[in-house]
Amino acid sequence: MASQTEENYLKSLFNLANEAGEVNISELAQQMQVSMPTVNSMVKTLQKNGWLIYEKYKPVILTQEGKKEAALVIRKHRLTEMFLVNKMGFGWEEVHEIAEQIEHIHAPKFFERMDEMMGHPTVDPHGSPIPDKLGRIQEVNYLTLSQCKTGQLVVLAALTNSSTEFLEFLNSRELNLGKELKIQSKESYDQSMVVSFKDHASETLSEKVCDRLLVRVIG
Amino acid sequence: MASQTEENYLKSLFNLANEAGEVNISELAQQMQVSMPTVNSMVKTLQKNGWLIYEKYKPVILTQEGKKEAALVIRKHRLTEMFLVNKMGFGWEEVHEIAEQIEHIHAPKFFERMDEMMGHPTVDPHGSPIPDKLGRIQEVNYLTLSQCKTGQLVVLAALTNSSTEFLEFLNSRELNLGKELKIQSKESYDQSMVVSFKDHASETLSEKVCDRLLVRVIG
DNA sequence: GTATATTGTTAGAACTATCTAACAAAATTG
DNA sequence: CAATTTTGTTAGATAGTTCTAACAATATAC
Ligand SMILES: [Mn+2]
Ligand SMILES: [Mn+2]
Ligand SMILES: [Mn+2]
Ligand SMILES: [Mn+2]
Repeated sequence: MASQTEENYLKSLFNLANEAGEVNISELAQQMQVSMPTVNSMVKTLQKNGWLIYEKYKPVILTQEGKKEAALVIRKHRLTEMFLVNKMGFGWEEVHEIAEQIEHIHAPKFFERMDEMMGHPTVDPHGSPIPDKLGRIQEVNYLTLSQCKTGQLVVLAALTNSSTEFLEFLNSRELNLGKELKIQSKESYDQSMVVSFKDHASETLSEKVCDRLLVRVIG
Repeated sequence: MASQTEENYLKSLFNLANEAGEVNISELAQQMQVSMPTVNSMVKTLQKNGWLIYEKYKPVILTQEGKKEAALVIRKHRLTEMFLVNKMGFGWEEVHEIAEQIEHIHAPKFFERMDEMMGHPTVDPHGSPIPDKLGRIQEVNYLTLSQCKTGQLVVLAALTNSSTEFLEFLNSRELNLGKELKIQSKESYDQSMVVSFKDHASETLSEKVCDRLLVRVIG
């Protein structure tokens, strides 16, 4: 059984993996907020325990076991976030830190019960997919708002960043998942966009914001 | 902030303390399922961190800080157990192990929200009192069923032991908290008692069981 | 293609939480 | 009260997770 620390490394590895499944030591060190020697010694441990493949001076790659373990921790994290929002009345900006801890609880029934109570949700409060019990993730490919064109009608479906500050920014504009946005115009100088939606006749969103909003085009 | 390990020691210390607040190293070692040298070194750490008073060859005593910290962990444990039973549909025999982990979550809002959702319960699913936010415990003094007399009508209010096996035994007899029991007779040879209650005209309970049932006399 | 910058590794140390073996103090017992 | 048992301590070790300093390999830039 992976320790709490190992579980956190596995999650980071899973999220940082490129198309080839590779992760560099330096990236991992930055993500985990530890030094490179710490990562170096931890990847040796993770390899010893069968979670990844490590060869000196090469990027590391999660094994199938490692990927599954990571996905199952991510499942617990996202189920927890959804439970906190849907069943306990927390805001989507409050749940990540709590889920970061609860994801390490070893009690399958606890998470199965959450899942049942919510009717088996497929995404978390930030629109990220919840892996199934076997660790499989249903990939969905949304567009960023930046990629959309003037005149299109889109639904806000997910986020590429879920920092508290960004979520609070979205709260302040009443931008939540499921909201339908009409793209009024796009400023070619700075790539900012003007959108309209319920009770917001014209809201200007910077490029930075548009890059972080994932949408489905519906018209 | 106390580590997870320290929190578990504090809880044990709190529960083992005698009238004078003292706990022996050997008791603590047994309770924590570790060796005496381990306890010896841990009490030095706990002392260093201000949670208890330790002098060589003397029993240890929690400081006020230590007592409060312990009570607050116990609060989280018992709120969690109550939440699991009342809001998530778990049986009272399933919740202790899960609560043993969740009690270490550092997220005051999470437990406050549980507390609110349940309307500020004062006891856990096994009838043990839930300390308040300041770590104060409202002491209630029940009688054990053994101490009661033939003919008395009592309400099952709490347990002196909440092991899974005992809880499953109680489940098998439909003995749950709040149940009214009429004491039909007591066998002076083995101190067993015959009681009657809803759908159970005459159920015989051994001395061991009677010692573990805490009741309020209502008639 | 050499110099420089970046990335990765090793060595050595610290701190937490645990163990066993050996010894010492305190309590119990006859 | 002396012998024995129980309780508690010390010493020394291990495993996990982290650090800094020093060095080595690889990648980038000129
Ligand atoms: Mn999250
Ligand atoms: Mn975590
Ligand atoms: Mn419990
Ligand atoms: Mn615990």
